[in-house]
Amino acid sequence: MASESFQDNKKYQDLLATGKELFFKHGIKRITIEEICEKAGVSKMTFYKFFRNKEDLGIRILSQINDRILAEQDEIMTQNIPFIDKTRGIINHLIKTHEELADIFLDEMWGSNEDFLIFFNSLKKGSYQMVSNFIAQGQKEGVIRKSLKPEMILYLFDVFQGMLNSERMKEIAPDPHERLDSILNFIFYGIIDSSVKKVNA
Amino acid sequence: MASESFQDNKKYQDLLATGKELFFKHGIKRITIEEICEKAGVSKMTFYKFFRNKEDLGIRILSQINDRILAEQDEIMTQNIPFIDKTRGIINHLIKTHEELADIFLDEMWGSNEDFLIFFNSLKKGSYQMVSNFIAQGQKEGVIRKSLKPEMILYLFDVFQGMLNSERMKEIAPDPHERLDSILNFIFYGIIDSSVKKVNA
DNA sequence: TGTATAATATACTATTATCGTATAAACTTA
DNA sequence: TAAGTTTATACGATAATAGTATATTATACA
Repeated sequence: MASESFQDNKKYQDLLATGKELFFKHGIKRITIEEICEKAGVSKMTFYKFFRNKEDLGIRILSQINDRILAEQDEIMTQNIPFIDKTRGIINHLIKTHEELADIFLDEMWGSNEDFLIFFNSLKKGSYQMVSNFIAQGQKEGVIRKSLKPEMILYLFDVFQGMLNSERMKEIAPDPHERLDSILNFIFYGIIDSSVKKVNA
Repeated sequence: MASESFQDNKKYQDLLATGKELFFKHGIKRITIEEICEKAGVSKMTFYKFFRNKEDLGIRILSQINDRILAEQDEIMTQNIPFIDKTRGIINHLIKTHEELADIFLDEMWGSNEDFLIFFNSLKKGSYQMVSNFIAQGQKEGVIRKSLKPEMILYLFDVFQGMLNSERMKEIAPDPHERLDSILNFIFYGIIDSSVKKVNA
């Protein structure tokens, strides 16, 4: 009756871990399914029992990472500390976690496969919800500008996501980490109400 | 009349540099010729003007590296310093230079392609000559055991080369660098006449 | 132990990727 | 302009990979 209970299957997890390792190292397109199976010590048939194809595995890997990151962010956001400290915590966490996503993994997914695009859109919704709550709380506490409309957030997300790997942005900052950092720093530090600094200073 | 004068051709060097970069990162088998051409900004036809195929490029890259390493080693060996210091210099240099050769680059060449095997044998001869001279000089200076016969050297080289990526050795030291280091350290420190230490101490 | 279930190795076809070459257009350079 | 290069494009041949079917082996369980 319990239909999807292979989450805790060892071979499933082995394939997930091996796939993650290889994808992060070389990017999805360079890795073959047989290579993953061989390294994970799992037969190809078992692979297809768990995953539809290579992209499916990629999405599950991303999904797992996303879940973990969201949980960690949630933990930071629900701490009982001043909002400005929470913001710093969030920024640090975002930078740290995104460094984890190897450049090539990001680059090679972007734009190549349609499934990934669809998946990223769903991830975006989750992030939107989270940041939306974060902004609302910040506005309530008077740390974030009240004039920033919630509807603006999704649009900002789209814009920044487009910025991240645009040719123009790549010229400005060839290093993907630098790109991400500068955008994240802008998003968070750029929207902080300067009157807070006065209060603190 | 000067038949092979493309050594200083810019596109030739670009292909060499790009090939080196990509091969070191992902290994030869993961990289396509078109990928190299695209990244180097050179057309495929031009590639085939310079190189017979991917393996040919690989060999030229290795050859270039080998030449540089041999030259550097020769420079160390011809310095006017005590032989024991020279030995340390050689060891440091060997370790440093071999770290440069990415694990995967070594791994994926080994055993896969026949051309590489032939090429490695020719490299071995060069190394043999160099180390042979080194040993002879060391014996003359009384730093290296005189009982070590020159004929032994080539055999040792073969044995250690076989050791390097053997399954047994991989179990002992999964990290290729560690394998190389331990073998190199053994070769050099293991053959040093202990009486020298007494003299210095 | 015998039976049911699951995993694997193997073989196989269809599809896709890559190689290496041919050709004409575009670009250099004298 | 003219001659030699480089490139873009297309192409067939070949090799790699995906995904599936089947028979065999291993595992669990009663």
